Amino acid sequence: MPELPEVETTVRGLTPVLAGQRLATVEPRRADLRKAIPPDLRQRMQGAVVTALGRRAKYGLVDTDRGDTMVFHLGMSGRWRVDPAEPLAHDHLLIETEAGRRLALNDPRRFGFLDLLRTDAVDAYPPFAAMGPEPLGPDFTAAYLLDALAGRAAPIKAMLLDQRIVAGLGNIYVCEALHMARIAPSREAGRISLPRLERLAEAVRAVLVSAIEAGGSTLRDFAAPDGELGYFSKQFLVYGREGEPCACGGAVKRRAESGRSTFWCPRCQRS
DNA sequence: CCGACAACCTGACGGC
DNA sequence: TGCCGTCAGGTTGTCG
Repeated sequence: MPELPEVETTVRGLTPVLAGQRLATVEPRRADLRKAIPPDLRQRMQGAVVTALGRRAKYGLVDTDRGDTMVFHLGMSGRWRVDPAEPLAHDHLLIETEAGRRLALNDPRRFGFLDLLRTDAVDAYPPFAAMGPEPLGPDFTAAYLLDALAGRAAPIKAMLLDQRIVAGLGNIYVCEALHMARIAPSREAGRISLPRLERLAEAVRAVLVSAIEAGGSTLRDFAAPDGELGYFSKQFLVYGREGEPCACGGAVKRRAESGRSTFWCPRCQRS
C-alpha cells in the first residue's frame, strides 16, 4: 500500500516499538525478496540498539548504535505487523526487542526489499543519490519544478512519478494532486506556467499532509495484532472512482497508460 | 528524450 | 464450486 504517506505512517507506528530498544532477535525467513537480503543482516542488527527511525521517499530507515542503517522498502504489498498473534504466510523478517515487542515484515508479492548500509553512507546509497527533493521539504517549490521540468515534453503525470524529479509520489497521490491542482495528467510538463506549478506544488503537499494525518489516526489499528495499514480510499477524489461524479459536476475518467491507470476529471482538469 | 512493455510475485475479484 | 482473466500501491531495464 505504500507511497510516501503510508511509509511515513509506518515509520511513526514503528517508532514507539523500536526507538531506544535493543533488538533481541532479528530473523530473516528467506534469503531474498525483490533483492537478496544482506547475509549479515541478522548478525549486524541482532543485539544492536535502535537509535532512530526515519524515511527517505518511500524507504524506511532504522539506525542502530553500531553505525548501521537498515533500509526497508515495502514494494506494492509490504507492511509491518506489530505484536502479531501468530506467524502468517509471507512474514519475511521477524524482530523481537528485549522489551518483548515483536514485529513481522509481511510482503506477499515480495516487490519490497531490505538492505543494510553504514549510516554515514546513506546519502550515497544509489537509490537516494539521484533522487529529487522530498515533496514535504523546503526544496520542493514551484521554482524548482519550473527548472526541473524545463524542456521536458513528457506528460506531467509521468514526471511526478519520476523519483529523480520529486521523491516519494506514486500513482495514487499523483492522480489526486493533479486533480486538486486542476491540471490534466497529459499536460506537457515543460509548458506549465509558474502560477500553475505553484498550485501543483501546494496540491502535492496538501494531499500528502492530509493522507499522513488520516494515517496517523490509524496508528492504533496499525499497532493492533492484526492491524491493517489501509489507504483512506474514501477520501480519494479521483483514484479508483471511474465513472463517479467529480465535485465539479464532471465524471471521473480512467485511462491505462504503460500498464498503469490514470484517473482524472476532464471537466475540471483541462490542459 | 520519450513511450511502451516486460519482469519481479501473490492475492482479490468478477464473469461464466 | 471452481476456473480463468484482469488488475493492484513500485522499480528497473530494454527496445524502437
